[in-house]
Amino acid sequence: MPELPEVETIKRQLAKELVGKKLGKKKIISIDRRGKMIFFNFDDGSALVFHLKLTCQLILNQPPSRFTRKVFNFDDGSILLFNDSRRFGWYKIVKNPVEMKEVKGLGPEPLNISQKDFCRLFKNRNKRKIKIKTLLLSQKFIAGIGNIYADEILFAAGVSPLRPVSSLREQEIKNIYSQTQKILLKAIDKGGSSVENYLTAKGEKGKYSQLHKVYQKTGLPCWKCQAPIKRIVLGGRGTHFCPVCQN
DNA sequence: GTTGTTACCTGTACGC
DNA sequence: TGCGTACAGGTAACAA
Repeated sequence: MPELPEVETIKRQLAKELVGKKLGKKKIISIDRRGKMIFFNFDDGSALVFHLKLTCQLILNQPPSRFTRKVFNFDDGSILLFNDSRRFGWYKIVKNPVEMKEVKGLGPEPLNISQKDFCRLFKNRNKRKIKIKTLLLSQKFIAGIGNIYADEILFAAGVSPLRPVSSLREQEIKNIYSQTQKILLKAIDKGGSSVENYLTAKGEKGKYSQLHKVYQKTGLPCWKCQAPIKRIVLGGRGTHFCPVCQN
């Protein structure tokens, strides 16, 4: 399922191929990402916006599959497929993308925020009982982190997903910040994680899934201490962690 | 206002 | 072989 690193990978590939080309009478002047959404910005100020949700793919110049919901044809003959097996994803053309409610409700980008500001986000919520994993998944709190990377970040930081936010010490918050940076950048470098059917715009699989330490590793020995990785359901989501290393 | 739960949707894996 | 069922999860809507 595409999260920040997967969406960023797709965005970079699409930008390289499609910026400057025309879709209908509109020219694409840039392609951006915000949270898990991709924006094709047109020369008239409007934008074509995509949210890939769980199972969407944006694939360049390949034949349609049975999951192809839409084919975008560009002026130079390039073809972009919008594939989605579970029909959760969406795309729409908006006149003013900055004003979209989906954009206005987003928290800061995890790769564009300083450690100081990240810690401040937590201080604003220091009386809250909400669990750290639930908070990391909240797009209003911080944009782009999903179930895979929330589990991986908390493992790397040695923090239990069940910890109430109010119980976190400053050093632990700083650790979560630095692991978030490290893991997201590494995952982008690897082209994201291929779980289920994620593919890049070139139709390639992401390689970061080979580096997962806890996600979907239930029962396997912990990478650090050999204790079996535990799986629980938290907020309706599968949550994987090491009960020994993560406190 | 905050936090937790459910519905949406359908391919895949599994058991019988 | 074929059927039924559980499971996966981003987000919005709803409940507590």
